[in-house]
Amino acid sequence: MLDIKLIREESEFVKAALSKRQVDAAIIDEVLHLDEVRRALILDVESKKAERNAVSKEIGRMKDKQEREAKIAAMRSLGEEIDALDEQLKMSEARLFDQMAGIPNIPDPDVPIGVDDKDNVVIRTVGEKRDFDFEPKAHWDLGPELGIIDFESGVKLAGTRFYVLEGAGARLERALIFWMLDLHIRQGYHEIYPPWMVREEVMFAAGQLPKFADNLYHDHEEDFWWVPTAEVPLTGMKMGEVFEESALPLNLTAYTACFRREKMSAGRDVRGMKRGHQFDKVEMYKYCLPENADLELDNMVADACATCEQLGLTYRVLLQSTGDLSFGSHKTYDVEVWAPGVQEWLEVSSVSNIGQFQARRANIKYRPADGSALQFVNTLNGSGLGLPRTLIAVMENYQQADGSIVIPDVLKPLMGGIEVIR
RNA sequence: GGAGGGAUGGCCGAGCGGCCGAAGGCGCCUGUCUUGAAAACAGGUAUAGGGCAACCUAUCGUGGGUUCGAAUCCCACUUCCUCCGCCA
Repeated sequence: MLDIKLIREESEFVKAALSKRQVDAAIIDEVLHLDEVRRALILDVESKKAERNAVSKEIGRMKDKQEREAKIAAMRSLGEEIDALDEQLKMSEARLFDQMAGIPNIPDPDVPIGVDDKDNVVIRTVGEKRDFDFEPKAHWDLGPELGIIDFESGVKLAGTRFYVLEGAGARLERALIFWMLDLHIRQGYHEIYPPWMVREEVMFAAGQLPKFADNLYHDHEEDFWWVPTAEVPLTGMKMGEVFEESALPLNLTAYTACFRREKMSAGRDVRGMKRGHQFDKVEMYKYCLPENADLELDNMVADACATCEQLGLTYRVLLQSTGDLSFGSHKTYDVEVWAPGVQEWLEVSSVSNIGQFQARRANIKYRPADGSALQFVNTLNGSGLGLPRTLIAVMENYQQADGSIVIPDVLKPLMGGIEVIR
């Protein structure tokens, strides 16, 4: 959610910034109009309420019965006017809120202008693509051949976009989760194990609702929404709270499964396990001071890169263009790893500075140490990393000519003596 | 699932339908005193919205209702606690 005052006072700046991400300026004009209507109503209804309050106090002190009855009658009709105006104001505020809730965040000036992910800019590439003296296989061949991925059972159980991991495959997934969490703890994050289902208001706070309901799983009988990322509960955890400045930054890490209907990606990446309805992810999250957000964003990108590096993966860092930037993001870096079997760079992490956007929706503030007025915190989130794609990259990069897979060094202690999956 | 009890400011806690945005205490901030600190004393100390401002409006878990007027009365919901039942 943007600041209505910013829109009111710097409307040209806001329009220009949003036009970079193809947002029609008309919505800003609409918001400005609704805001004016709203404020006019507030002026009117509040002056009437002030009058009623004042007169009601007098009534309490009045002795003269006739005069008293007359005032009560007058206030009764004034009350009816107030009710009518309140109703109008409520509707006016709801319309304004609906419009505001649909406006994406303003991109950072550093963000390159573009229409989609093809306009993302590669910042750096680390490591060399491995040279194979044989034809590297894709994970959808390697996995079933080794008996560690079972696509048929996934479909039998839940349909397309589901799969089963078994044996050393399941264990490798578990090892990656365990190892990543430990790494993030060493990097200074505090581990959280949150609910995987949340209330509607939490989905709103995180910016998933109302706009992206299509992509979420929802239990209609209870007010439960399955989390599409741990970012959602990590945002919701602090809803309505005020941090002391000294408590920031707060770095959190959490493992959750993530659930996505993938309606927006129907037909894309249907083969293999690159894009499923359920996947594991270890997430990093920060609450921080606005002035430190740029620094913390760099730190988080470095933390995500360290994960790739220690796994021995070739990776690159991209700065997302305005066309690819997610709804709530101010600035986002993607980290992609090279997967030689599918011959693709796979996005394993998206590290974003959300600015105040979620903090406004979730009402999360901090109390400045100098005692000045409460301010919204900034929030940042980043995958550290998305599991299926990391698993794909590990499998495809560590495969050998005979179809076996070597376990990366950092994971060996967690594999119960397995050094090669064969 | 059933029965009962609670939810008030940073914390504890009081609150006859009007003088209650809310007593009192604690904490915190400022000042006096002190070489400094402590103590004592005095003052201050919620959030949001509107207004150039004085100031006004709203908020006592949330949402409705009754009333000229609601922290206070009524209804629903949320949540916490206790007990019973059921269950991984």
